[in-house]
Amino acid sequence: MNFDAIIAAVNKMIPINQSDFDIVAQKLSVRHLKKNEIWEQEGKICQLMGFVNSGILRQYSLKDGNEFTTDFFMENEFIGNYISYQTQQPSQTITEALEPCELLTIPFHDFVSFYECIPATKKSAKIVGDQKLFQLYEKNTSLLMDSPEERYYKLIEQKPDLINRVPQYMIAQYLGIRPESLSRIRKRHRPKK
Amino acid sequence: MNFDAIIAAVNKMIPINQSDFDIVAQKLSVRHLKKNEIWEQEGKICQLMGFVNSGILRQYSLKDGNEFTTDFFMENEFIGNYISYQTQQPSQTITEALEPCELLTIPFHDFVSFYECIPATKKSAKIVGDQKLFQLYEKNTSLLMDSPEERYYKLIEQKPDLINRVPQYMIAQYLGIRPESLSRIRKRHRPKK
DNA sequence: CAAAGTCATTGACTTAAGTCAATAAAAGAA
DNA sequence: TTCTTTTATTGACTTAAGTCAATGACTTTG
Repeated sequence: MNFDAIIAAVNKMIPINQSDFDIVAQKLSVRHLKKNEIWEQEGKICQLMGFVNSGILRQYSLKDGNEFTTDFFMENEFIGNYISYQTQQPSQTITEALEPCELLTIPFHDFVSFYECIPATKKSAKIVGDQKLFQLYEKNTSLLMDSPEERYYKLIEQKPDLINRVPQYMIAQYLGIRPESLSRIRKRHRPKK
Repeated sequence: MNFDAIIAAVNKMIPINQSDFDIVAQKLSVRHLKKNEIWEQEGKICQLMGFVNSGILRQYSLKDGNEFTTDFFMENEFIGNYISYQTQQPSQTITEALEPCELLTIPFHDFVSFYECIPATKKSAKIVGDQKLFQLYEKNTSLLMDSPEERYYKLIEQKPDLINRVPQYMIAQYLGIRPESLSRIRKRHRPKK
């Protein structure tokens, strides 16, 4: 198992010493996903946290048979359905690999069990959670205040490579519009030949 | 100071004994707000948590001089800008009383200082935080998946009295539409005379 | 009480997203 | 490579929200 990326990601948040990391690492597993493979299914209680070593995933919900992408997870990001785990309620979302992925996973339960003896686990969980809260808050504000067009160009600024790695219709879902509308938004701003 | 409501609210989440509560209560202040009075101003770092004893407040942001209401807080709800406090960044939002309000307030800093010696403080903060996270997540999903009309009728179901206590144009802001559009949505579903 | 201000409704019109269908382009599989 | 599937674009049209302006209802307050 290659821990370089996750160690770097954790160290960006909080210094962690090798022996503490090794203890946690004993509970880590590797999971390889094929393209289009589903990692976590709707209707099940989510028990796993993950770290994306490579690849890209998305979370989406279904309504009347239509998909609504709510989030993307790329290399060096943490992934998990904390709400489902914390409430022990079935997940409303499906998490799917959009490319072949390598994840490091650990059961929430195991990770939480380190909170008291390895303070860095608890602190890093708090930092990641706060970041997610902040992102969610920002997205909410953007959905209220910005036009679809503004949301699209903000996304390009924030995650430029996302646009190139993910089908456009999923970006449209994420922005809350139809794929045809996103195509027309792009056309509007395309320099005329 | 009347602590009945806050004690009941805390006890719903987690049992708390009177002596622990009394210690925390020493740091509580009462704050009375007139209608339209601003509790927390945009651009300042938010240092206070609050509990609404009576009245109703809203949080809103400004963009190009237009208001966008992001949340309402009614009796027996906790209020505060955790993100601003945690990041020590200026608040992007304004919190304003929509009716005469009585708040119990406590500085985040003081409340956090009880985390180790009074575990109920930490646990209740976690529960409130998780509930807010869940609500934010739900609202986000609703903005993506539901029509303005559906969002309006969901809101009526979830907070029936909100509609009667708050100007309609603020409800429209909260739903992400113009007040004229909300008026027409209501008209569509009004039984014809 | 009258006057001023605020808020909701309505009408006429504009704008942009949604829908449906056809085609083109790109990606994957045999 | 060719065939198939998936995805993106475009056109024609519908629908609903946005905009602007006028009016009426309701509050507030001097």
